[in-house]
Amino acid sequence: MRVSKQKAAEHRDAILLAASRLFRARGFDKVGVAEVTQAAGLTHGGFYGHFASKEALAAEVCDLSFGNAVRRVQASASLEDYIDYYASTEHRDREGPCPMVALGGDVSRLSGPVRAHFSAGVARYVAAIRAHMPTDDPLAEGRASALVSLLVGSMNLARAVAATDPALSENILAGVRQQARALLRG
Amino acid sequence: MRVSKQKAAEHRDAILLAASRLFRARGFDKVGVAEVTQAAGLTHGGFYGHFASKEALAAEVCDLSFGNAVRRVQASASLEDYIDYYASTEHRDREGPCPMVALGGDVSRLSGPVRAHFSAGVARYVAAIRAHMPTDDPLAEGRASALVSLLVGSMNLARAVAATDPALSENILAGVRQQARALLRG
DNA sequence: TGTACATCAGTGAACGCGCGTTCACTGATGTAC
DNA sequence: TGTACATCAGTGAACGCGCGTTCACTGATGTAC
Repeated sequence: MRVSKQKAAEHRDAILLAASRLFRARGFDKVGVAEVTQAAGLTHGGFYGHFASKEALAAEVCDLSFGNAVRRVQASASLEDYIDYYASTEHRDREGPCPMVALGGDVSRLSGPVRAHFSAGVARYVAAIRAHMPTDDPLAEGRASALVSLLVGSMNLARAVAATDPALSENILAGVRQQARALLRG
Repeated sequence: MRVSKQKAAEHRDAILLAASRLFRARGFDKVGVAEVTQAAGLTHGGFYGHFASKEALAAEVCDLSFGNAVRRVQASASLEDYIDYYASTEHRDREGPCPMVALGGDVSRLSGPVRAHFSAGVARYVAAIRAHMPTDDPLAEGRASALVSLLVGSMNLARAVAATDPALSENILAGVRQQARALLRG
């Protein structure tokens, strides 16, 4: 059943969007092509008309979700605001968190192209954080990447322990909100 | 071919050790039971005489590798020393890094028991870091968990981008070494 | 101490399942006249 | 504008592969006498 070019483009977008949500929720390996296409309202056979492989899809998911993450950084009034948004229980309990938390572990085991897209995303993200800092601070570069490390690491740990040790999970987030501010004041 | 009780216990240890190395190097999902037992010099059929399931093995791997990580923290002369050891390119390029970096992403998608062992490991690790801090600092708790988040997050990112953006990877580690010290001085 | 036998650690083939990918086919779309 | 046909987006069955787990079997161990 052939479909209009516009419909086909919409289907491609739907697959990409579903993949972004599912990959970030459950990880690249735990979500199959069939599940992604089904979530987009299609069957799996047509997938390869839109993407060369599952990895090619993963690479585009990196671009898409880092784009969203960077936009959110840019839209924040201040880094303090962003820290409060990021290191919150709401963000922790969201199904599809930021790509660095959701995909960071998987990505170092994926092929070169996916890693390249992921790396580019991290660079853009760190730069967006950096843009919120005073331009005359010689340590701003280090502060920016350290802040990103701090946020990503805390979210990783807070999520890993949330189900079995909620108190520890809260402490981790609270510690980060406090120390992230200290890191900014330097 | 039955084997003496002592030999059997040695085989169990060998499987656990091989699993700890392989799981941390390539992730829980990417290493099969057959590969683990083969690395221990056995065949896969006998595995279930030693462990109830692959997940049960993962739980024991958590205990083992967190035990090693905690011992390393305790053996450090100071937190500064430990930071330099941890946020180094040598540690980044090691095949099997610390369990929080290697397994943190996988663990939040595994079953309850594994997560429980992982959580307990994180708690022990944070406590070991905390033990290096002055007892009269009311912020020490938050500092300790933030330092752990910072170390883990930076290693995650540094590893993910190392292959395709080595300069960014170095910057991340350098930023962390610098800011981790600032976090200690508070 | 020596012998006969039950136990059981380890082997390797097999099962069942899910996954990424391929492919012959269908039928609506878009185009050439 | 209308018609005939080539194109091609999407379908669903199938393939090949790897994995976790099971199981009948083997033969050395450990024990009862």
